[in-house]
Amino acid sequence: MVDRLRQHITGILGRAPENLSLVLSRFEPMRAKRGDHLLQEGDVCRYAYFIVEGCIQVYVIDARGHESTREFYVEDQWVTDIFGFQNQTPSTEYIKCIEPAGLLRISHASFQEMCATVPEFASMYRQILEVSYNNTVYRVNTLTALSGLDRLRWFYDHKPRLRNRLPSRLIASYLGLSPETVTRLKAKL
Amino acid sequence: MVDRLRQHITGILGRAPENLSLVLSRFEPMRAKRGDHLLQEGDVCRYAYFIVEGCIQVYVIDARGHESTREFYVEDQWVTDIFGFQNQTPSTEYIKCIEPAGLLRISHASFQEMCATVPEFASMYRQILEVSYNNTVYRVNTLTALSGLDRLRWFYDHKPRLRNRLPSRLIASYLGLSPETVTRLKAKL
DNA sequence: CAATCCCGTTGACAATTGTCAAGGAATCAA
DNA sequence: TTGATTCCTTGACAATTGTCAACGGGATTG
Repeated sequence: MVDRLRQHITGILGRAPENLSLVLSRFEPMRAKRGDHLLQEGDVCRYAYFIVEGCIQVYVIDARGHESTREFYVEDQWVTDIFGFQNQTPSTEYIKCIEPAGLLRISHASFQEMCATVPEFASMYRQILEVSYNNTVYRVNTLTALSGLDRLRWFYDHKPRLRNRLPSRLIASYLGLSPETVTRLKAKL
Repeated sequence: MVDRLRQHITGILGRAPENLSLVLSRFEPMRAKRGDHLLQEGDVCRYAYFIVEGCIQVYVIDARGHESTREFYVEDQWVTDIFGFQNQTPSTEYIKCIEPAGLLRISHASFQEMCATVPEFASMYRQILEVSYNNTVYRVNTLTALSGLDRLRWFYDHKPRLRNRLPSRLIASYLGLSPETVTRLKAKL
């Protein structure tokens, strides 16, 4: 699994950093089953996860007990509760595997150490932060500016792989719609 | 105006960095009138702005020509199109003054230079990025998980200052509701 | 001061979306 | 295979929200 992370890091930085093997040594491989939680609301996020294989859902539970999905993450992406991870404070979100997953996880202490001692690692982290922030900004704008139908169109156009990979129910929870509404909107396309 | 930025930086870092005066020298004071745009869709964002005084709206325009507000920023906050600023790519958003404003702006080149040569500046930027990302994540979750009424409650509870500072029309555009709907929801509180 | 404009409000109505219930297809385990 | 479960779909109905139009107050301008 570490090979995939090596290629990921090299790809982002454009070259392999000197201390790459040191960085890689701080990651611990793990497997998770479908339905396993990596984090629950109220818990402190101890790890950041690099996804080698599988699909991860980040969501909250609303007042009526329904899941509301903030984001899905797949191969070659990172997932964690960034703010809670950095500040070691309780999370407001759940992180769950919706497919069997192969992951590489790094602890808070190791992450801090790598940021402080390997400049390329800090640089990579910054880039990932910027891209993640940008994606989330974009998501806010689609949620407030687009109708349900246009949000579904947007999802199909911009996330074709997830479309085939996710059950309709989860797509609905990502778009802020009920499963029934998504069924009906699909008929209009 | 620079004094306010000095205190802001010192406050975030817990102490004044050695090169503080160098950092401050890279900021250029400016004033903007109500209605002035700092950035328009399609333009490349040349500056990051620190707000000394005033209120800034970041928004997009939807298919029907309506403004849809992503965020408001006020005194002691930073505003820019982060991704476009860092990558010097065209923006999808508008940035507009909704009050007369006093600003300190830093160019892309100076920002890069400060990040590279003043570690405290890079650290501060990272912290701001993390907090901004976290706020935006929170915003996605309120938009998808809460009803219109609960979003209005949330806004009143969490943004009491903005409540008194913003016209109702702009609050509506922030919550993803029509002005009429906000009027009616207000009557329920 | 009067005229104008912007904004918030209200009403009537339409469109969108959610909820509840039921049925059927697909999946999974025994 | 059988039974159980989950998920998608559909229908009926209710709730929410948007649109359009009109009214009136408050601010601004001439």
